[in-house]
Amino acid sequence: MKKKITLKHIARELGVSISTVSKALKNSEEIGSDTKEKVQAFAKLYNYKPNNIAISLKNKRTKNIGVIIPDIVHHFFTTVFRGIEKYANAKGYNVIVCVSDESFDREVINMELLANGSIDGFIMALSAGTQLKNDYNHLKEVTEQGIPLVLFDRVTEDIKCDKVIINDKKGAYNAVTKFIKDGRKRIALITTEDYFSVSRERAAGYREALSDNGIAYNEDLILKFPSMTIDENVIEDFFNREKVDAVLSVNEIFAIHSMRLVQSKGLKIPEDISFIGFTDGLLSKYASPGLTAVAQHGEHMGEIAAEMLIEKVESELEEETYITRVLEPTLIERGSTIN
Amino acid sequence: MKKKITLKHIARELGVSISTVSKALKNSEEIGSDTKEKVQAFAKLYNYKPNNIAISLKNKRTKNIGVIIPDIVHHFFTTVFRGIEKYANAKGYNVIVCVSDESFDREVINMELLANGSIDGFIMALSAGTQLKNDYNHLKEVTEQGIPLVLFDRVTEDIKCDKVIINDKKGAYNAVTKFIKDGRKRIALITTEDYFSVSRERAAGYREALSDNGIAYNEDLILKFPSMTIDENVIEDFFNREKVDAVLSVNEIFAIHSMRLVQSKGLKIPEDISFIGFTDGLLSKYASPGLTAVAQHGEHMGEIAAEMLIEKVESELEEETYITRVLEPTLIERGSTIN
DNA sequence: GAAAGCTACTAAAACGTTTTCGGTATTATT
DNA sequence: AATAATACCGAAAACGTTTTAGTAGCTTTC
Repeated sequence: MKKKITLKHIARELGVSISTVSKALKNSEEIGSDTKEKVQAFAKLYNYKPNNIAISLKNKRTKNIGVIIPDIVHHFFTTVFRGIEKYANAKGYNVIVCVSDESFDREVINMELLANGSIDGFIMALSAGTQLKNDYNHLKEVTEQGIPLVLFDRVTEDIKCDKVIINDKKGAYNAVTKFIKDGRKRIALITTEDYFSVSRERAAGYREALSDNGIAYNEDLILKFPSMTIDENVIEDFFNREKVDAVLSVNEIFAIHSMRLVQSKGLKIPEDISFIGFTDGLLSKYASPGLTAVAQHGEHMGEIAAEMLIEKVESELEEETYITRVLEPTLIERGSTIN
Repeated sequence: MKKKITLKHIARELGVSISTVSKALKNSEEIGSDTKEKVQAFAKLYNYKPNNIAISLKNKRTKNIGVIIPDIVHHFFTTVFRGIEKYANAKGYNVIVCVSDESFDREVINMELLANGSIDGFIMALSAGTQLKNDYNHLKEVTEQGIPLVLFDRVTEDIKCDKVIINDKKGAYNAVTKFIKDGRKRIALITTEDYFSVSRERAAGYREALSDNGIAYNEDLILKFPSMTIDENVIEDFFNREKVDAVLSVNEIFAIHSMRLVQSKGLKIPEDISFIGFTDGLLSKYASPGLTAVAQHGEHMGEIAAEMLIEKVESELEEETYITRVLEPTLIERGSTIN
């Protein structure tokens, strides 16, 4: 087993000082050309690579960024992550991922763990637990220490930091408007409880589109699930009870379940009932018929988040200006809607 | 902005030495109880947390593990990752993820970057590019430096290290056996080129099951795609050309595409043609009909990989014994097969 | 009353870098 | 020949810890 070689080894072996070796490897003008050659040749021969940890300690910069997301087995988050990773890697940064599993406690623990020198900045989406608890002290502590933070998708007004979100309200508005143009009257909304910032925004867009088109808001057409997991019976009851000709769902899973259910009841999609779902993921693409979807452009969102973070990390001056980038959603039309 | 406090700050503030502070915080017997109380109170007040980087440098242990996977927007890899992250986190380790994007070069670059002190060990699945090139020198270098390595799913015989895979051959064997029991005669295999270790194994299981049941192997029933992306026309040609009553696919995407195609040609699933796909992901679950799938138990695989790695990382002695854990696949029956 | 034994602390090295500040030859300038 | 300039190199500090090896001052012991 050949252990990693250090500057000290090279110095001892070549009979020079550590500083000489360090400078020689950086091609410093201070070092004579023959010494430089000798050192560089030796270093190449033994495949010397500087120790990242030592450099991090010296520079107080790790070149790591911490990403905390609620779930990794989730198409949208992985696309965001891909964007982050791609941009960060191109800039020479590594990405440490922690999964909060939608839990407040795990979010706090992971943040505190990483905040003690392991990373130069955070990119994160709030866990369900955190949004429910409405407690953001762990974020506040981190920002007060001067560690840059970028929130994406699931954000909060309570923390001053850079943010990147999509215009969820507009996404819902556009979807509902499309339904109405297609002549739909009884448009349902399948969503989660309101503590998710995104669900609130989408519900607002839904209401506004109805109102702008002179359709009365009808509480009976709103189906709320308390969490991400769904109860088949609740869906069935809902569709047995309410006559619905269009459905906007805040995620794919709810939409797909509903589509299968109404199909099993003999309804035709999109003739009898149309569907649009948020998050243009695999399921939307491969459902039959394909699910018209509000694309959230996760990868782009990730790139922007990484760009904003690295910008802050590398800027010397600590400005107190924070911006929120709002990305425009796109409606991807498929077979679940008319045309 | 309150900067992180260090031992030195505490020492200076309290008029004691750094070593005293360090020991006091560890409740060492060497330190008088009044001094300990004083130090601990001060540390708690200012929320002192030791700097991870400094500890890493001292201990030559980072408590980070590096995970390199070909793709992150991929259900199977994310389930494995979830298993890794869960186990590692419980053991106090963080996970640094790099995505090779199926490229040999990026796999090499990422490994070299992380190998210089950033991590205590690697968990990885080989990229397509690496398997195609059949060049594993980057892995060899890492293991020769004594950095533990665990390969999962996409492995190679050429590297001596711990591995965890599922019994792909058996998974295919079981699937084909089920087809045959259901009376299927013309069983197709949709796969990728042979340089993927998993594809080879699955093809072997396919052949063996046919042979064990007295069905001749027919090259015409094998459809090979050069990469993960598919060409609709090729699929269409294939099903126009060959009369097929069952299809085993090495992944979900190929299976779903094929199912939609044969459905559009008016065939009934599973009456006219049955489907089984590898990797029991979201698509299998939500396809209509549901796709019978060979479950690969990704999360469990990830946990085992992390367990094996951390075991090696924390063991003092450097044994040269490497084991390969082989997980048993499970057939998840859904509507795409009879019963 | 000197040796031994405690108690409670500190100095310093070590991990592997980078960088500042000097220092010593050697060469150039007057 | 004395001084200045230059080329080349090394010592040491610093990043924040942990740990070994002391050490000072006190009490105990016979």
